[in-house]
Amino acid sequence: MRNIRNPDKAIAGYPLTAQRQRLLELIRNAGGHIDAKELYRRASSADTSISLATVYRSLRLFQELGLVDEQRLGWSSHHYEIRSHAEHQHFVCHECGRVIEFQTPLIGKLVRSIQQEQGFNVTRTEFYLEGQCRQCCKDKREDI
Amino acid sequence: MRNIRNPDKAIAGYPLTAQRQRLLELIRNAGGHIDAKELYRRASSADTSISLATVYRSLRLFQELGLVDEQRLGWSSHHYEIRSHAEHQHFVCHECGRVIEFQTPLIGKLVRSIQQEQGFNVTRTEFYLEGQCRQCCKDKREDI
DNA sequence: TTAAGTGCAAAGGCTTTGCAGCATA
DNA sequence: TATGCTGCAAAGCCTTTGCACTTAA
Repeated sequence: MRNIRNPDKAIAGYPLTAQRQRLLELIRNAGGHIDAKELYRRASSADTSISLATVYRSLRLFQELGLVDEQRLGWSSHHYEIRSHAEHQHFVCHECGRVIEFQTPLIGKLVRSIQQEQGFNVTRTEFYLEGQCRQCCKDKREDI
Repeated sequence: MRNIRNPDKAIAGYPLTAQRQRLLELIRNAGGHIDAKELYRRASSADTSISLATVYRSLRLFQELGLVDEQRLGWSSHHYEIRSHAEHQHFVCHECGRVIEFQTPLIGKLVRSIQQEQGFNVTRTEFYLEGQCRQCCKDKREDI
């Protein structure tokens, strides 16, 4: 498929091509987080001609438009998710590999207090945890 | 220089070769944080034959022995620092590029409360901030 | 016609690995 | 002699870039 645009639709002035539309959908449907390779794999199953370059270029565009957030959760590759209104943090489980989102109001408080104490102007906060999730902790206890 | 060991010294049973000794020293002297490439550059100035592979292999060994911590501060390359007893966090300044360490007792509290609330077993915490440091904020105000 | 998106292939940056040689025990 | 560290080169992985083609305005 080559550069087919949908003239009725656009994202922030940029044409919503078939490729971009599908990629956005796939990220939405991914639920949690998806990396470029997996996104490419899923997109390829519907359109075998899509290129990895387009995936990366689209991801970058989506980020610039604020549609998608890039997460670096300590893996080799970046993960992407639809930007949500609600601030949330991530927990990566080493056992089952799941990425669990959770909220804590304390993190905002913490950053504000550091900002004040240290005199920083904070423009980006990176906070995530790794370990075993509730379910995996439970499974382990039951194994014994 | 090829594989010259110092029989008097060892780190946790592993021979402290001249290369490892120099690399450890360089990381110590780096003060804050250093990446593999810069470490290699500095090591090369004293020993032109040292290889980047040795740098990476040594860094991995140091990590396994708990001598060095790997930091992923959102850059493309990892940064390394001597492991310190005191827990601390990192702030990366976008203006001057400096990595500033700071402490806050709240982060431990925060993690403990999340652990309890969510039922996670947390084995690793990643928390760092980006923005403008105190000095750069000040310089900017004075520019006006 | 012009500007922009795409696929393809190549290149880029960071890191790891295979291999032969050498040092130590 | 056996183990393991080293340098070198090659490969690996993730990501970006150059180029020619194609589409829409």
